[in-house]
Amino acid sequence: MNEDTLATLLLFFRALADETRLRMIGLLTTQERSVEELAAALDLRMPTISHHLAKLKEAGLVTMRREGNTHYYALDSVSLHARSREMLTPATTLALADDTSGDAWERKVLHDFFVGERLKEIPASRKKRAVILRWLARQFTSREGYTEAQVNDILGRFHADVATLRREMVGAQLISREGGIYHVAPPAA
Amino acid sequence: MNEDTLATLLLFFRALADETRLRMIGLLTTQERSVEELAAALDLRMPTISHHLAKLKEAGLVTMRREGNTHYYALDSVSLHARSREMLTPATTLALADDTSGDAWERKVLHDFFVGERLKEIPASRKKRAVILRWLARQFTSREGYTEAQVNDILGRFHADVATLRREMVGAQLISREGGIYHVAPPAA
DNA sequence: CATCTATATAGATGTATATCGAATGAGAAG
DNA sequence: CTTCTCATTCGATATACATCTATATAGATG
Repeated sequence: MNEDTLATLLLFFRALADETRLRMIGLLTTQERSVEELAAALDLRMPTISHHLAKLKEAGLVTMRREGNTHYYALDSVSLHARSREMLTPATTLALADDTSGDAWERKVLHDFFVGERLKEIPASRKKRAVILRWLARQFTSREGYTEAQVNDILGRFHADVATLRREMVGAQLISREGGIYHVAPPAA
Repeated sequence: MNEDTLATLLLFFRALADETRLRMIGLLTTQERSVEELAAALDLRMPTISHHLAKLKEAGLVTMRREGNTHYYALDSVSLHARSREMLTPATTLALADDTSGDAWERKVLHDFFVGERLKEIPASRKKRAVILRWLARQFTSREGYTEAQVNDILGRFHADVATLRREMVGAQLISREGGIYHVAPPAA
């Protein structure tokens, strides 16, 4: 779908997929540091540190402040926390696939009703509600079954009105209750 | 400090730092898929898909279910969401640096009082409280100054008792109020 | 302007890895 | 047992990139 989301995520994860850069983030967690300080702490040459800082900067993870010749780098912790929270929610990951997979409409429904990891609301339309309910059913992976408390716990991650969701899922025969234990129907593959 | 945290984060971010694997996650967001389906959707050979799935599995991002010869892969969304939330909080990133930087004690204090992105409590000890307050001061990067509401907003990300934090920071001369606007003291570099 | 200091850029090199075709494994079906 | 299907493992290749030395920029200082 959204080629832009993909590029942003790639930039973000690539910046973090390196041992040296993670160590740098560790050092920058407590305070800002100059290129020289980082080079000394990590036992690397300064050009190498510059190279890594450029990648972190490009990904929007650090900021720079000059003081004379010295460049002080600091974590952009607002961006860091906010983005790491939103990076892998359904709302985001849905945008990572093209529609060649044939389920374009379902993806759109899911995309429309998710805000981050949470459901905006339970769709009023029966067809759209079915899409959401099927997606929720896929979050129950155990063949062993779940107690009602466990069911509520999982559903609660996505919406406050767990009772409605649970009732609707039973009605749609996505889960069934027997002797106080809920079982998921085998995937319709 | 913790070599294990580093290895785990590296595994996680490396798994996500590839365009093809992000596209796979996009496809798996809606439903489980077989290796063949993924290969078709992404226009790649099956060995390539296997290779990528192995990496995602190693990082604990997907699970596998066999049905005859067919292997169905699904997102481990619990692990995905939980971990992406905790991955880059101060509590975690503090563990990424060795103590060669000379601020071992400060790091320990920060590590002790952070749970994820939140402060467990405001340290009673004056010295430890000073460490926390200095760290908080570094979250204010603008030279332009902040309104009281903005100060509360930033502090509120870390602890509920923003009034105490704000008062203590003024007392420690880390921020100062003039005409309703708060300014941060220049970093003690 | 000349010089010194802290970074950044360029170019070179070695290692890591994404991808493929070929070979191998492991259920299902005849 | 043989064959077929779906998947994984192996070996080869080509590209990406982390690191280095050498060179260039840019602010501070004489």
